[in-house]
Amino acid sequence: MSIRVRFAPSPTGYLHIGGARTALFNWLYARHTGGTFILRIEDTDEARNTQEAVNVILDGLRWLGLDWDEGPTSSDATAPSKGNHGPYFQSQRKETYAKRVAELKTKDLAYERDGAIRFRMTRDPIVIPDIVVGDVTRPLTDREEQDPDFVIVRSDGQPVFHFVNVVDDLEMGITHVLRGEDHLSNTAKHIALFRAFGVQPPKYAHIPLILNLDGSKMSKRDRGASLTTYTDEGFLPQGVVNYLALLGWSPKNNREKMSVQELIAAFDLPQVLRHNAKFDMTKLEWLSGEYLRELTDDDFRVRADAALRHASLPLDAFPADYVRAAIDTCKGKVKKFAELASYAGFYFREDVTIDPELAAKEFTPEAKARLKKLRDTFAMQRSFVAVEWEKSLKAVAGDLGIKAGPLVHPTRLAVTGSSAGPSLYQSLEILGPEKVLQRIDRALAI
RNA sequence: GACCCUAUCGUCCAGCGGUUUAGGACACCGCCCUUUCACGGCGGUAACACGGGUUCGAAUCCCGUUAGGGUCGCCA
Repeated sequence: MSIRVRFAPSPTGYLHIGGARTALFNWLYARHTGGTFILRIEDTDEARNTQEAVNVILDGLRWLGLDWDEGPTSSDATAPSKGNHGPYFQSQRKETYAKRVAELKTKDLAYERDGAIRFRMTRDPIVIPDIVVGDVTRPLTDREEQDPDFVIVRSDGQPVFHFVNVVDDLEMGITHVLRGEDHLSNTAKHIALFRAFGVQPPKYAHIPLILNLDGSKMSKRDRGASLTTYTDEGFLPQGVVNYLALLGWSPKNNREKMSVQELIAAFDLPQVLRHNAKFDMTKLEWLSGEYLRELTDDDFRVRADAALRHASLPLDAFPADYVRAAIDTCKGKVKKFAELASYAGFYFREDVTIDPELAAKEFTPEAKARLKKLRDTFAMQRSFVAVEWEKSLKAVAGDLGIKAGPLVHPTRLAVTGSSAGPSLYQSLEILGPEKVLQRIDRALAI
């Protein structure tokens, strides 16, 4: 039997990183087994669901490269969808739920109380066979002991999550439910519901949660909790995918950097870990940076251009050649595109602002004297390609009897306003003599 | 509070009874390379939560304690 898995997010307005990881695991499992990956939108809470919110999910999955075999084709719940188990928006499946409620009522497994419809929950402990954790026995809790039956349709007529989730998994022929461990305890309810419908429940695999570095739950406000963090800051999707795959799953051979194809080939449920993982942004940045370094020159240019414009740098005020040459000096130097504005901004700004503390440290009277001498040598230069700038600087260093370093540092600070940046000589070539001399003069006047 | 899950370097993972002076990666610290940064190379600091068992032998199996997480809604 072919494997059918699903990602069933609720459109809350953002895609949680844990949700993205759940989607990834489902997707990898489907691709690994040749199964079907289904996207279902759980928009039962009509008040807070908007097309905007649905788009956040669709765009997020597309950015990650997680394509779905069945599901919506757009954020419009009424638009045609892909696959023959639709509709894939719960808001469009009301008749199905009504039919299933009636079925339970007929079997006397559901009844009305206080305007709501309740399910007759079994009083016996339920064993949840979980692929990741093993068999988990879930008895009723103290509270449930008082009143084990739970609401499946609210008094306002809206069916609740536990019910629609089970009905849809049943109707859509879901074979494996891979979801966050936060659903483990509730799975007893789901299993009871499946049995009430007279069918075998799907196989369950509850995957461990992603927590903050301090062990707390990652909530909307935490940096990195929303996928937009990564799209906005210019991470590379393959880096995010690679990192996410390694949280709660392991290829067991100490591999770190793996392509999507390698992940698909290696991914399987037995290697899913059982304990929660803490989210380490630093490692993600490293991994994403690895992929960024491998970008083709053209790909890098396009993305860098967009990132710099996004940071409001006036690229259009410069010749295309200039912009391109400036961007090229940054290749392989940054880990994410959001760093580019501060790294290469000096190419596109009229003035460089120099941190007073750095200036005080770097522009000592002695350094200024050297810088002045260098400035005068620069002024006599005839050619302004990188090697000529280098020759001049080294010649001055030679005259002064010092190494290039003590001359490079103040020059870089004067010209770029930063102590780190692209190759100095390249930068000087791109900036051109006019700006270089002007900026050195300004620094000398500090 | 009750129930459930989990527990190896700061973090992510390897380890699934002896081959382990516990391995890799990120981070951190040195050194080298180098015009800065980054990259790369070399080296280093750093962990089996605790207590009982089982066994000739335990990071690995069992029990307890502790800690963390989850669930107990007419939220999803």
